[in-house]
Parts: sequence; C-alpha cells; structure tokens
Amino acid sequence: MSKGTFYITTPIYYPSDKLHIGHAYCTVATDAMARYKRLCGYDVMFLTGTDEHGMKIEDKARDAGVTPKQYVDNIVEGPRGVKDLWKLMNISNDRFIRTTDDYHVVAIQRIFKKLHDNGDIYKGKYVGKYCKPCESFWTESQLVDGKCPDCGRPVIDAEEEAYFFRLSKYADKVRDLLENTDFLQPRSRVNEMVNNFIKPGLEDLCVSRTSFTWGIPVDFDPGHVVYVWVDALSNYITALGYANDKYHDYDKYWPADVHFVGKEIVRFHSIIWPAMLMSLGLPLPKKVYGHGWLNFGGEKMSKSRGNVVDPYILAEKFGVDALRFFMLRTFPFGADGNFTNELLIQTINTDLANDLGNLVSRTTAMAEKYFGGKLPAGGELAELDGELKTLADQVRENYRTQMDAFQFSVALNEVWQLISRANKYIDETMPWALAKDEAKKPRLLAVMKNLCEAIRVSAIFVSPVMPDTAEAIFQRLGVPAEGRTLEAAVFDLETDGYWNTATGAPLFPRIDMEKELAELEALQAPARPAIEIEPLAAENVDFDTFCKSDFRAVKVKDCQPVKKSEKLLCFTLDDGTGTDRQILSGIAKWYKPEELVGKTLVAIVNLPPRKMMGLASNGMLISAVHKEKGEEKLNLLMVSDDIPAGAKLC
RNA sequence: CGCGGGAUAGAGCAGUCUGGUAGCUCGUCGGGCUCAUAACCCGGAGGUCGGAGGUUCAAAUCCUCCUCCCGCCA
Repeated sequence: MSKGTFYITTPIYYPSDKLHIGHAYCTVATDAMARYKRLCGYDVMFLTGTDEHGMKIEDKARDAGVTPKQYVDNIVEGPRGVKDLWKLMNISNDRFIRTTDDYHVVAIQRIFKKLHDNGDIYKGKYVGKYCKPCESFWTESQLVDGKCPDCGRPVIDAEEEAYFFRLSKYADKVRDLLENTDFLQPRSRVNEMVNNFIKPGLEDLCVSRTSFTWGIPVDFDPGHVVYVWVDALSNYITALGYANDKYHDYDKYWPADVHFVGKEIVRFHSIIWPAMLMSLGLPLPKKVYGHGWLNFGGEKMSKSRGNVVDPYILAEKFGVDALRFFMLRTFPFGADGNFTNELLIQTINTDLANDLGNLVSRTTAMAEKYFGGKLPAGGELAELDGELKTLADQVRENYRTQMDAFQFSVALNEVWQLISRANKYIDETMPWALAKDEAKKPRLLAVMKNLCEAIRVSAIFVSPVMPDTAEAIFQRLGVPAEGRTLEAAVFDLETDGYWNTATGAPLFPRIDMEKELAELEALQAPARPAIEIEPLAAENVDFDTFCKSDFRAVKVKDCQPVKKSEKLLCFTLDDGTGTDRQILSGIAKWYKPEELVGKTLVAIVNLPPRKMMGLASNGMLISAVHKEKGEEKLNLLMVSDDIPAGAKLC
C-alpha cells in the first residue's frame, strides 16, 4: 500500500562549532517534508549527518589540545551536540552519517579510485596563495587586504601536487541540466549558478590535498587526502550502501527525490555533484532546493557579530513545536528571512495561542459543558456547515499542492484559513445561545461535532510541522489512529461516535512579550563579553627596533570622506615641517570628518607610503581599539592642543 | 559598468513569472460577543506600490534609465 519511496536529505553539517538556528531551520524543514511524505504514504528515507574532515577542524582540535576525532566526537555526540540538538528538535531522520564512519571512508576510497581509473581524476599542481607560518593555502578571494585571513601575515605564491577532477568536461551537460530542467529550485538560483560559475568557464576541481592530514587518505597515493567535494557530497549515496557493505538500499532509494541545501552550497550540489554522478555513471537526484538564510535583526548571523541565535535557548523557552512552526510559517522557504525575537513571540501568540490553541480550548470546554465530552451520532445540519466543509476541502487541496512544492509558509497559511473560519463559525452559530434551549440541542450537537471535525482535519495538516501538538490535539478530541492520516483529512459532516473530548491546560499559553524579550536579552548577553581587548603580544620587540618608529603629534588641517569608500577618511595634517602630510585612515565608521578638524592626533610618520583607493597615505594615525559586546569600538588618540605640531613622542 | 537580492499603509511581509478592483500579521480607532488563553467576531482610518520615462484600453506587475539599502556564502 506504499505509494513508492521518497529519499530526502539535509546537507551534512560541518562540526567545527556548535550548530545554530540556521542549521536547525534547514533540518526542521527537511524533517517536516519527511513527515509529510510519510503521512502521504511514502516509504521515506530521511538522511542527515556531519562532514567531519578538513583543515579547519584539524586546527580547532589542535587549539583545543585534542585529536580531530575527539574534537568532532564531542561536537557531534557530546552533550548539547548535533545529535542532542536533533533529538530536542524532534527530528525524525532515519539515518545519520558521519564522514568519519568506517564504511564511508572505504566507500570514498573506492569512489575516488573509480573516478581516477576512468580518467576523470588526474594529477596536477594546485597553485594558490600560501601562508608559511599557518601552513595554509588560500584563494585570492579569501585573502584579507592581500594577507592571510588567519594571521594577517603576507602570503606567497606556492603550489602543491594535487589531484583534479575534470569538471570542465561536464560543463555543457550541467548547464543543460540547470537551464532546461527543473532540477535546481527555486528557479532564481539557476541564473546565479550559470552567470557566476558556468559562463566564466568551469575550471577543473582540486580534489586532494597534501597540506593537511585530517581526511580520507587516497589509498593509491600516500600523502594525499581526499579534499572535501568527493568526501562530503558522496555521503548521499554511501549512506545507502553504495560502494560499501554497511547498508543495502541504494537500489531502493537512489536517486534522491530532493536535496535540501542552504543557498551557500547550491553551487556544489547543482554543479559539482551532478558532474561527479555523471562521471560515475549514476542517476542524478531529481531536485536540489536551495533555501534562504535566517538573518537576525536585519543582519547576517555571525559569530563575530555576536548575534548567533541558539536553538537550545529558544526551544527550551517556547517549546520545540512553537519554534518549528515559527520557522516554517513565517519565512518563504526559498528566500532569506529576518529572524527577530519579537516576531517569534508575536507569531506564537497570534497563530498558536489565540487562533489554534484557543480554538481547541473553547471547543473542548463547550463539548464538556454541554455534552460531558461525549458527542453522539446525529445532529441537525444547517447551510452554514456546508460552507465550512467546502473551505476544508479547498484547504486540503491547496495544502497538498503547496507542500508538494516545498512551500511550507503558504501551506500553513492555508491551514490557518480553516482555523480562522472555525473560530468565526463559533461566533456565527453561538453554541452558548443554543445551549439555553433544549429544543435546539440537535443543532448544538452538529455545531460541536463540526468544530471537532475542523480541528481534527487541521491537526492532521499541522502534524508534519508540529508532531507533538497534533498528537496532543488528537488526544484531547479522542481521535483514533485511523482518523489521523492524510487520507482521512477529509471534512465529514456525518461523523459518528468517536468524539470523546477532554479539557486541559492551554496548548500554547500566551507569552508576555516584554518580559520574555528582557529575559532573552539577558540569556544572550553573557555570550558577548562586555569588553574585549586584544591579548598582549607574546613576543618582545627589541628597543632599537621600537626606537625606529617615529611617532609625532599632528594637527588636522582638513579631513574629507573618500569617495566610494565606506571606511576611509582622508586627512591633511600639519606635522610641523611646513609641508602638509596626507594620511588615510579607515575610521569613517566612528568619526565624522568635520568633527576632527583642528584636533591634535598622534601619527607614525615613517611608514612606507601606501596607496589606498588611488590616494597616497604617508603614515598612520594611532587609535585605541577594543570590542564592546562583540562590537568593534575605536577611539582616535587625541592629545592636548597645547602640544605643537611635529612634537616627537618617545 | 563584477554578481545577486531588496525598496508595497506606523512596523514586518505577500502579491510581480501568467498586466485588469492593492492583500496579510502586528499596531491603532470604533462596535459585537461572553464558550475560550484580556482571547474570539465585525467594521473604520492609514498606501500616488523607491524615482523618472515608455509600452498598453489598462502596470505594483512588462521595457529603459536613475537613486538608495543588503549580501557575496570553501
């Protein structure tokens, strides 16, 4: 009686740090879709996992003084780790893959060998920017001001021996796949991929490295480890047993019905992954869906901004279902969303407490009061009831269409049409008035049963997103198992016998907005230290070297913003020599040009001249910098105006 | 001319592909109801849909140009 199989995946997450709400968003969406398909009657395989190799984890582990494996074990299996989080979020994955799992390692070596043997992987030279102290390769785009993004030191051109995958060979086929099929969704992502990566020309892909060791060894060439692409992307097939003996359902579930991925990795899933599969001669996944990101308060979430949202705090505070619901109801799945605590609380209060929760409360309260919770067969129907059923039928159609298109927010909006209609139905029928007249008892019975029926149907629709809530509602109404399937989600005006309702605590208590916001603020604040300063330098500078630095008091004669630059201000300074000195400084964020004119500042004047935005800068103004609650703060060093221009500091 | 996303009532968003009375949530104002979680139901006020041109009987929606914001994600 199964309708076939449905294979759905999340990306495998990189456990270099604890996961945040963005990861939870993707996984919850995938979980809701998996549950929905199960509800539809599919034999579902839902896979998630972690991508555990690579230099960054090697580095993090070294810093923490543990082995890379110990490091990832802790983040994946440890307290409040990845698996704990998914347990908390009620994620119903059927399988969890770690790229350090033995079977995966073996399979990757076989896959790598196969790609090598068929000529799509060849040995070449990887050319890039190399930072010697960090022993790291960087690409041009990763560099910060042309220097190593980790340590800020200069990089050199360098090369290392590496294996390459002939991605270029598949450029035309991949382009065709993207442009002429609905493989990649939403459609808007197709242009991004084609314009940014395929049109400029696909380069072959570096798939092995020798500059770090935390990875799967290339078994036929010691010293090389498999670089992320082959290792990570292949998880979708190794987890089914491809090229290994751990599992045996590759034939059953591959090709995947959909890979849900964040927009930042659409490129790998829509270009590299299909090309790899083509090379292996395997079928391609049916769809890749690139969802948007959750921003926080209008800004991108990031560690350094200190605005990373911890799903643990929110789930514990407001409940897992409420959090799951909020993420899927509020934001269109394909686009970025702006997460705010206010919006979260507002959504919970409006949709869950006022609309759904209150509907259940008032209905069960009346059923209890008028019928002792048992609603027998019979009742007197009216025209209005047909309206309710018609809407319920429409909602069912639209809900299924939207869910099948992965449009969670639209689908849920449909369900809330029905919930609102049911609330309105109560006002229209006024059961409390009917209850006063014994002759109207049959009508009252029908009204109550219709309400229960509307709630039952709604609960089924809601169940993929809020499994616990749906369960609670079924229990409150006394709905038997056969009344909980999507098949059974058809509004019936003639329900018979099975209603056995119970009153109870509110499903979703209303939240005191101001109080909770304050508490959240307090909970999140400790994560951001009030004042942070850079650690003192470990290395001493010798006296002579220090003495070479020529610090002088300078007076600001003029200060102008630099066109096209957000950061730079251009200073004309009196350094006491009689000739104006021009210095550029990246402090526009903190100071307005006009407020600095006339001030006496400190500058080092014997730095080599440097051009910035086409203007020469002869020296550097000295500032004091620190961080406040994760935010960068800067204060220009201003000294007494009594000090004459050019006075030497020593 | 690097690429992409965005600009719609006080706030947050949908609608733009497939032109045809501008919609939702919150807030606000007024009314109703009392079964329910100060909830629920009805109604009002509030928008020249970033700007300028163009196509069309008709444009938030299509075309051109401009301004501003946001990302660039090994």
